Amino acid sequence: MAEHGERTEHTPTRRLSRQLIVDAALAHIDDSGAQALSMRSLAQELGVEAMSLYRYVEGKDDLLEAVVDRLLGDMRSRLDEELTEHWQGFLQALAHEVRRLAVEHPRAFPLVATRPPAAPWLRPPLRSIELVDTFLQTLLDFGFTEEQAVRAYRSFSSYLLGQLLLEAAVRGAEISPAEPLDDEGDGAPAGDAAESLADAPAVRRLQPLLSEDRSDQEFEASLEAVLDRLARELSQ
Amino acid sequence: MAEHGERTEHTPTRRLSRQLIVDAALAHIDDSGAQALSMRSLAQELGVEAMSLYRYVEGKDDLLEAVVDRLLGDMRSRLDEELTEHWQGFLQALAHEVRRLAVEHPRAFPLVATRPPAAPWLRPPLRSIELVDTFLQTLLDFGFTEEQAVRAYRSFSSYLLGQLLLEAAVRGAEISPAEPLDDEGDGAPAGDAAESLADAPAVRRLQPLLSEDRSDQEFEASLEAVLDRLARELSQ
DNA sequence: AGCCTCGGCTTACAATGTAAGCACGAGTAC
DNA sequence: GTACTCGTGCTTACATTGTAAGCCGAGGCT
Repeated sequence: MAEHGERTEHTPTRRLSRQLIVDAALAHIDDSGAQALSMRSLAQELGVEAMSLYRYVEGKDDLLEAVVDRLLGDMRSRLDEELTEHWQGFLQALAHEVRRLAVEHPRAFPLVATRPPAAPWLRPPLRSIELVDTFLQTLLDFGFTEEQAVRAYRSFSSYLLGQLLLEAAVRGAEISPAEPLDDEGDGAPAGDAAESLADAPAVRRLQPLLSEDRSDQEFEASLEAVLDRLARELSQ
Repeated sequence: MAEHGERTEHTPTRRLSRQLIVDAALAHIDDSGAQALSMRSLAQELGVEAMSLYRYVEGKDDLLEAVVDRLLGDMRSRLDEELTEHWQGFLQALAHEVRRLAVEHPRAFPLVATRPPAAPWLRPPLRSIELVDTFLQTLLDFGFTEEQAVRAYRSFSSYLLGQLLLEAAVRGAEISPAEPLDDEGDGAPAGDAAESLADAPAVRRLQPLLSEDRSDQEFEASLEAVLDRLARELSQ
């Protein structure tokens, strides 16, 4: 052995476990991005060698899958607590739960959104079978026909996906690269893509508007639009 | 005339060029997925050594960026030809152009959709500055206020992103893994996630409905909904 | 000629995922 | 007690990746 006994980690838990690994992976992703997650770095963070993780995890894919399952897992339990008397309330609660997830874990959310789902009809970000089952069953209980419930599932999924993936991307990017600093002294505006901004007068003029963060209003407004549309389909 | 590119790697230009590399990369992604693209495999496909690519490409990131630029590039030129007399026509043309892209390149589209954009206000899948400029300028020309144009840009982006990312994922998954075959003899239904399907009666019952492919109708219906919403915002 | 530049090649290295098998400590049976 | 097993983490090893550094030959200039 080359080196001995230097415990950088306080070994918070002597014993390894799948739970522990998945939690550490999520934490790592949260503050370094999914790209930066390697089996070795994760293992080091747990005070352990890389290969030890393979006792609890099939491989990296399995680990990432476990991370997204973990995120969606405690979300469904939270959903059960919120009881409403109309389907709009249910969908609103669901939307806000998923959004909370995206906002709290902007670096991890792309995984939830873009990992190939287990079945082709499992559409991100509602990726777990139980969650989809709850979704469909709830709408059926509220009087949706089967076709209507499935259509609602599709509309709702793509609404959530588009809205939240974009929002997570923005929030994730705000944290990531620590802005290498721009020492450009010329008149080019800040940001990054100053290249062909000269040929894009509309963009340049509207840049302040474009840069505003209206995520909240946008999310609520779109949600309302989706719900309205569903309601219209229901009565028609 | 969309494709029908006759690319025989051996015969044509012995000379390398960025164009050639990017095209080959796109082709490779189209039929093997972005995951399977490595500098070495791409170089081999071009009859060349891996390091030779670096004369024309900064690195893998640059290459991928070039691929998405190439996809969006000829799209804007196509857009210029389609002239309409109302903004709905423009947005419909744009939507269908982007969708064609997603359908023709389902494995490449996730790149367009999820790569971190050059500027935070550049929302996928409308990632190029010129394209966004065209978008905004066109709406302004049609009488949108600046706020309305920007709001439309946001709604439209997230609509396209959600809808097309899901559609591309489905179409991409249909081709990918060549279905390893399941020799499970028990009564569990096919697909893959037969695990907890027993606890999901609604999903099981609706599985045929869920598995139907209604991408076309879904896309058109959602598009109409978005346009209606924009029209309502306009007049209000 | 000599020389220079350019385009592709060779070599090399560090980081990654992971297969195979080792080491050691705690039960448990005798 | 000893021996045997087994779970758990470690060591080693290898193939694959992106890419930095430098080589080398061919064609065009002066």
